[in-house]
Amino acid sequence: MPELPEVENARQVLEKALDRTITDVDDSDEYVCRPHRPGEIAKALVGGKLTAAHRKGKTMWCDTVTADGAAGPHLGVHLGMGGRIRVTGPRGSREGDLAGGLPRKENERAQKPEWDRVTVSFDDGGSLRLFDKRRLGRVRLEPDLDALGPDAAEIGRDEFRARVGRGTAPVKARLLDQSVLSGVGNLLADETLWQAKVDPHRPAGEFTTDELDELRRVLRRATRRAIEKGGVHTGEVITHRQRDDVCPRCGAPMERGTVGSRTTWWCSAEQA
DNA sequence: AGCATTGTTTCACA
DNA sequence: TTGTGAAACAATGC
Repeated sequence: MPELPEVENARQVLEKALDRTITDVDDSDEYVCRPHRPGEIAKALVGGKLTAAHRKGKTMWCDTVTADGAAGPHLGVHLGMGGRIRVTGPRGSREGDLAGGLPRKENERAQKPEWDRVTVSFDDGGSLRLFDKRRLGRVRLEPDLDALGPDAAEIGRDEFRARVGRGTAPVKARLLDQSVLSGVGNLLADETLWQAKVDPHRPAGEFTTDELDELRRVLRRATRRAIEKGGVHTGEVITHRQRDDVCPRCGAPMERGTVGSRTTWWCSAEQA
């Protein structure tokens, strides 16, 4: 689930974990916490507090302070392919849950404790957890934000033109490149290109300035809507990504292929 | 059994 | 050196 909209919702959940004293951190999963050694993150955080939750693209991070009030390290959190943030309040009451916009039914079932990959415990009895079946999520100190392009929800017109509108790669691959702009994932890319009636295979460098401006407008609208509705899976075309389905707008068959190394669906008529 | 998966990193190649 | 594409990564679900 986690693309920019899900991550923004997760970031808001993360805010419920701010300003609470950290008593313990379980960072024993060496893959999720790479390149740190077990205990390293704990040592940096215990006694301190998280003080702010930020996001750029699909990466989140928290500012921290140490026990004596000095600035602490940044704590980076990435949800990977399927991670979610869970925050419980005092006595473990549910406070913030599973940003990601899955149906409630999905949230309620199958939450094995071993799928909590990292746990930050607070002195009030509550906790912050990275819940991730697939283990591709990541928690680390001092995440590298410079490798990320501007956030897809914030990028300005001129910057979008300059960064996206170049190269011979298919425009979809360009949108997915996190160093070009950050936050767009496979589903948001398909949704955006479908809404803009753009063929995902078209080389990004061939786009006119007007086309790039329109693409940016559609991307921002689709992103905003997805945040409001709770996730990219609420997109108009996403539910039509299956065999023998048709375009919900014109009725032509939906087509499937691989673009940018990812499974891609597009309308055979409007995006040809 | 085999294939696909809403992400990122790494590697091969032009 | 830069741009591009595909495999590897971990684990689950259909």
